[in-house]
Amino acid sequence: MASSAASGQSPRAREIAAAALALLEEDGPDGLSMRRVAERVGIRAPSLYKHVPDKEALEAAIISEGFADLAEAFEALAPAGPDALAGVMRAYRGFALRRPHLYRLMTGRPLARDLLAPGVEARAAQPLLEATGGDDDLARAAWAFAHGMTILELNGRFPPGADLDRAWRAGVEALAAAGGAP
Amino acid sequence: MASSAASGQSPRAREIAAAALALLEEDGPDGLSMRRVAERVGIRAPSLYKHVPDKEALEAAIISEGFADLAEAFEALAPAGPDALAGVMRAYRGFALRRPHLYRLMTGRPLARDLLAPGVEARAAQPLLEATGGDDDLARAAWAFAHGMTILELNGRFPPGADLDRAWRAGVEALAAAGGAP
DNA sequence: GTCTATATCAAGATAGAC
DNA sequence: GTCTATCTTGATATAGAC
Repeated sequence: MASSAASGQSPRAREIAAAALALLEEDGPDGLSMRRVAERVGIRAPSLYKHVPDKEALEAAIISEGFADLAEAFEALAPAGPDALAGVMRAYRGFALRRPHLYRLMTGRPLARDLLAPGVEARAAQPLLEATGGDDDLARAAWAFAHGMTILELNGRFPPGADLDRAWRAGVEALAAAGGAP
Repeated sequence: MASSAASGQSPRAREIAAAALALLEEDGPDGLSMRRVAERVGIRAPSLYKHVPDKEALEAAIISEGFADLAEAFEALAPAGPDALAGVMRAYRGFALRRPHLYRLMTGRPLARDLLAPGVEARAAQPLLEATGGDDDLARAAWAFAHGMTILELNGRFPPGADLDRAWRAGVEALAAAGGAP
């Protein structure tokens, strides 16, 4: 868990963002209310507004942290090679399954890019772009595949007996083949 | 819009489900409250519970209708050929973009399969399975890709300048190549 | 089968005192 | 920077009379 996305804030504001992230990950989006964040910090809800403009800004801080952590997960991988795409995809799935509520917050609605820590989205996107040899369209297709697999799994939408490891493999192989033979 | 999924219900219940679907498509999920459904039908909210067990059952009726409509969209396509997968994917995207709120309701959480009209899920899934030559894993990968592209677009998550038509093409070509040369 | 009245709950945010 | 008090809003669902 990096704290690199938390700069430019007062200590109290950082404390509030950390409490909000912890609450989200423990109890899901319904647990992330201003009242409960305040309770965790040890103050009353209205006092939060002296440190954070509103809930949207608080969520943006959490999302920035999520992007930084995802980027770290990617950057911990072996350097690019023929299996780079498979590695990025595996790391992506692992991140989402480990931190499902954070992942949903990061992908479930339009990004408030003006509220994010600068550069954090691009940094997280870079490894996938490299794994497709710089092909924007293929990188987006691969992202869509990874997100689709992930969110359908999180949403409990695959039929009971489905073998998701095999479906992942089928998709990754198809996309990797497309990248390898342009 | 088929009404094939609405059998086994009283006329009043069918009227309620139709009002609920219309409200959802016009105003989104927040518009779909028991109060507003009742208002549209011309009765008070508590009276709904004489016809429908609860909101979940009402949503299941809407979802059944959605599956039937999606199946119809698929079945209107040209019969299977080398471009079958591309056709199914195009129809899928079209359905979701035409009826975004319905699509979200159908994919955004676990299916209450016991409340659905029987057979409706399998019927909608069949054309994609055929387009992958009966390969379950590839069909699931293709569904994940299509859902990922679709929901990321609906969620406004692609960067502003992204050319989504090209990303769709890249993904469909990769998956079709994997299916054609097993 | 419809109604009124009500239970129960919780949310985000502001005003203004200290 | 924190507090109390409060505004405003809205949801699903049940009880019981008619």
